[in-house]
Amino acid sequence: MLDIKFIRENSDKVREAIKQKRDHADLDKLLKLDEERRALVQKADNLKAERNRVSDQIATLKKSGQDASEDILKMRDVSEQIKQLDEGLRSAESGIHEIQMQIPNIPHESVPIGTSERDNVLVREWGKKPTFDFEPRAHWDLGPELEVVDFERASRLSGSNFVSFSGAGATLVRSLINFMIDLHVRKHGYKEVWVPIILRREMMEGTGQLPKLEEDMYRIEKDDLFMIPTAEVPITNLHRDEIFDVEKLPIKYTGYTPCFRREAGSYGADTRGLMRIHQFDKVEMVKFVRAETSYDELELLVQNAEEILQIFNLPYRVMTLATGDLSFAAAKCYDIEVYAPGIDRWLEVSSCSNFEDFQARRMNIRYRPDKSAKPQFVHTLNGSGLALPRLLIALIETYQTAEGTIIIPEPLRPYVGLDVIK
RNA sequence: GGAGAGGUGGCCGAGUCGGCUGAAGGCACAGGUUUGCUAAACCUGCGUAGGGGCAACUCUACCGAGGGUUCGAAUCCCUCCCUCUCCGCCA
Repeated sequence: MLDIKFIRENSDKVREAIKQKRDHADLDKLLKLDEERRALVQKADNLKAERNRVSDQIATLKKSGQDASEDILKMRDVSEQIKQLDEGLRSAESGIHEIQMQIPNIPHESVPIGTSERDNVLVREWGKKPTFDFEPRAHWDLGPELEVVDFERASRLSGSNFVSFSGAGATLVRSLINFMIDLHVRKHGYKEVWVPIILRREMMEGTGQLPKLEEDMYRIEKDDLFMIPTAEVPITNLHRDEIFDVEKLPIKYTGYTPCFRREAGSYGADTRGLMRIHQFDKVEMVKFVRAETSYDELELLVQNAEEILQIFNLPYRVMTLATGDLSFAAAKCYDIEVYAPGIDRWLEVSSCSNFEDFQARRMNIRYRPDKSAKPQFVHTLNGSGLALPRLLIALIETYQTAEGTIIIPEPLRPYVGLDVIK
């Protein structure tokens, strides 16, 4: 959420951001309601001041045993007027809030302008694409053949685009989760958290998934609860309504959760195999930082995610998302795409975003820059570190052999307890 | 699921029969005085948001959230949320 004052004073910037993000929040209506609101506030406040004054008089009169019925009668009328003004105020305010919640964050000045993912800019590429002396195969053939990935049975349980892992496949999933969390905790200094994965609507609004993405989420209607699409939501909302001492920052969390996405409307492209499934595992990193440091922290965050791919020696590239591809709440975002040789594709395994104070304002998470300073909003960041299914694709397809077996990368072997899946 | 208790400022905590309580008191914090240093003591200040004024300042709202009663609500009524205790049920 953007500050209403900022919106008022920078309406051209906001208008531009809405356009760049290909959004359509009704800024003009917001500005009009805001003006209306301020006029109403003034009228109501004046009447309230009068009411307070006279009410005190009434109290004094009554205490001294005098008659106050004339004033009471007068105030009855004033109160009625106040009630009506307050009603108008309420409706203006709820209109403002509704639109305000729909206005996207403003892209950082370093973000490339563009309308779609084709305008994303390559930041760096790491590693070399592997070469094979045989035709590398797709994970959706290798996995089922080795009986470690099972699409058919999972679909029977839950429908298409659900998956089941078995044997070494299941072990590999569990091992990757542990491996990544251990790395972030032991080497990168994150604190591990374990959080609920079914949350109230408010939390989804806090991080900005709602109101835009309701169609993309699984919802438990009876309780009006949502299954999380990413651990970003519970972890960032952990500190709702809190004020941090500045020495506590930056706060860095990492956690594993399953994630649930309906992927409504995405049928057709890129849904085969493990590329886009409704339930998947992800290790997430979340940071709460001081405003001045958030862009440095973003760079560190991306590096922390990249390191996993480096350890597994998987080639990848880092992209800066263009304005049109940037998510609603983000000011800047890097995507990390790992190379999958079997299907010859770059696959997004991580999005690392700086939300500046956009989410913090919605969740009311602040810090005191100085002991005696006023609280101000923290900046929040998050990034996948990493999402499992596409990492698995890359591992399976990169480490496959001519015999159709899969070699376990050295660093994972202590976790998996195997050298090769055959 | 049933019964009860409670939710007040950064934290703890008091608020009588509704009326100088935006909220006593304490802690923490900031500035100052005293002091050989430290400690202690003392004084002053210290919530958030929104209006108006160049400014000193002033007005309004906020005591879990939202409604209601009333001239007037932290205090009374209703709904919801949360926390705690006991009982029931159950991994």
